[in-house]
Amino acid sequence: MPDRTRGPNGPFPRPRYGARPTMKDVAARAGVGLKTVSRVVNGEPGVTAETEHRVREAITALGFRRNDSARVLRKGRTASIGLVLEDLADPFYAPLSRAVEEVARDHGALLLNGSSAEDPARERELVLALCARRVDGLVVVPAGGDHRYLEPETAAGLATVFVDRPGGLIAADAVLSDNFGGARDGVAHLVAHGHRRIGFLGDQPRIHTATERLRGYRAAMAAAGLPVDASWVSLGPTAPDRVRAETERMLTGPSPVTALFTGNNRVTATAVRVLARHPRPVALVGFDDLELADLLTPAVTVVAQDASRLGRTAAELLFRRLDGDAGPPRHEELPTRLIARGSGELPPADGTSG
Amino acid sequence: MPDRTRGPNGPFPRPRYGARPTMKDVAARAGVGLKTVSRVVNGEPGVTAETEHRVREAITALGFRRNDSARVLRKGRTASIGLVLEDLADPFYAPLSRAVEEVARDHGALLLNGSSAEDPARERELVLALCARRVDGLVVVPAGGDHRYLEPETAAGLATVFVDRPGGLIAADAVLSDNFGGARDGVAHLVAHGHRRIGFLGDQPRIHTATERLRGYRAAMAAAGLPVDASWVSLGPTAPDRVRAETERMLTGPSPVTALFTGNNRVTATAVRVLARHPRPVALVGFDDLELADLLTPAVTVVAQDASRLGRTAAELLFRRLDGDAGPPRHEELPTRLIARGSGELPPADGTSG
DNA sequence: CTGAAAGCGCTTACAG
DNA sequence: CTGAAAGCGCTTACAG
Repeated sequence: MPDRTRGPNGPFPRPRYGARPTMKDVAARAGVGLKTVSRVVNGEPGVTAETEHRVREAITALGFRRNDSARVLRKGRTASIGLVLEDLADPFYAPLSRAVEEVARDHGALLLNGSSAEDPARERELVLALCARRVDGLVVVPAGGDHRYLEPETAAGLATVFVDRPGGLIAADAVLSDNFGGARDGVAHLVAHGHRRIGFLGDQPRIHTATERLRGYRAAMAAAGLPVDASWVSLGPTAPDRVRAETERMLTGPSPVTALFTGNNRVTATAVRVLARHPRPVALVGFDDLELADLLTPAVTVVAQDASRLGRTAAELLFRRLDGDAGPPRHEELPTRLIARGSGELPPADGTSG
Repeated sequence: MPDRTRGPNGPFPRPRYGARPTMKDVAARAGVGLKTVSRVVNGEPGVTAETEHRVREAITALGFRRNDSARVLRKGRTASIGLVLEDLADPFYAPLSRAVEEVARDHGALLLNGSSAEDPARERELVLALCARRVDGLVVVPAGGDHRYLEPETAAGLATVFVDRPGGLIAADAVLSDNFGGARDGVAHLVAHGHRRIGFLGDQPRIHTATERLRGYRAAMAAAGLPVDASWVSLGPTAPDRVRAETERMLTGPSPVTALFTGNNRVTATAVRVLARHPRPVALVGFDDLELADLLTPAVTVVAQDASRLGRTAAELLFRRLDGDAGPPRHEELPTRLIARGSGELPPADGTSG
């Protein structure tokens, strides 16, 4: 490794490689006290123009940059928040992240984030690592169902807002979409177009949104006086293989469905692929919007969530908490929007309904 | 605000609301020295089972969790890296982020990230804020073209790897896609299918990838001995309005194109929408793959980058640097892949070519 | 207007 | 096996 102790300026008080100048170095070079440097760096009043000038020169010459981790230690607050979600790369969560980031930025905070990969142990590990860094607050899309492990943290002042799904066994803020109502309306839409045998393909049953949407499906079917055959409902991992197999099963069984309601963006994408190769048309309404959904044939009818608004709402609530709002836990619910594009308006293909 | 000084256990040494127990508190409660607590917390050897047990009990009783910001201050390294890119929510960058996160996790590091929104000032501000937090390293998709502001940081030991685009005016690592070659091959593909009048719709010319891809377009046209009319080339913001207007202009001008090469995923999505309403078929090859591109009619032929691999490669290089690799700046180039799906194989519609 | 001392919560380097 | 002292780089609380 090269020795950078001596720069082109000779053996000047330039810190060795890997070290950085501190306020103490700046103070020494400018011939002032440490506190005066601190005042200049933080724009505090009470420094003459002349002194300030000397300090600024020393700062530039040494390439000084305040070490915020030291500052954090002393001030208590880190001006950073954590975001834990299922998968940063998922097209639903990516805009949510971006929205949280924007709100954090507006509040002068930095964002630490990570993916739980739908693994409760990994969620916990990540959340606790963020707590150890003393983030001021946390926005969490929970993977697990038990968040009592957060209690010592919240008791110590950590603010937490759950988003997309509520926290488990803990009284905490949550910002959710109207999963029940959205699914109910989407299924009712299929019913209104003449379908009586409608399949539901959802995510794993331990995920709150999956069961809420299933509840919406059942409510719509019940409201229409339609029976639900057990073979029409399938919850489980959203891996394409499983979804493909289940879709094919529902389309070809003894009591084949004429329409599908898919429980999230990943499921919809796979189902669309299966339907594209299927001999007869099958109606489809999907939860979550997809990019280019409007350009498919038929265009895909969806129950859209506003991922960005979910993130923004959660982050804003978090910062209200950090600003001292100590009211009881709040649950906010955002509306979904049915966007009819074609696939949800196809009539039953086999004439057995209506 | 409720007074939690006294818990259900009475006036026990439970820290006041907002405060947290420290190793000192644990040591006092367990009746041992501070260093012994540190040993237990960090799994260092040299503590009897009996002592360790007492310490662990105190930790649990107090809800102690090590404060990593204090640890960081003392150890020098923060075990965190920063990622600055254009837009966390962009379907191209989201998987890149996720890949960086995975590598960070493998190395026990946390990820701080933020979006520059293609604004050089914002990029700089974000990068310097991350430096102030003393991230150990930085992965940056640069928005600006001058990164000399990073010199004091790198001199002090900060590792930086640029990804997707090279840094400007600084000798630094970079991991890029073969933008030139990918675009050249994509355009050559259109030429091979009989097109002579091919439009190029790209991002802003100050973005490295935009000019590299344009260079590839020109190379392919030149290699085929085809002239390039100035009206066939358009670089600028990827806002849908501009792209729509430019696409329509190229399709309807005095010398209309029979094929389009689009410079990135956002441009492609907008162009596909315009072409869907256009009276005659127009061939299209887009840089970057799109979700559901295979299901459109025609399916969209693309030059795909591996965003995830870009992120992984950059992050791995970063950690090699952090592990002491002090070799000269490295530039890695990843291949692109032409995926023929239909839109790029359409023949010229007006019969003026070939 | 300016600065010396103490302290944030840990780890390092020693000493028993 | 155990612990007291010093120090990481700042800010706080005072004192001049």
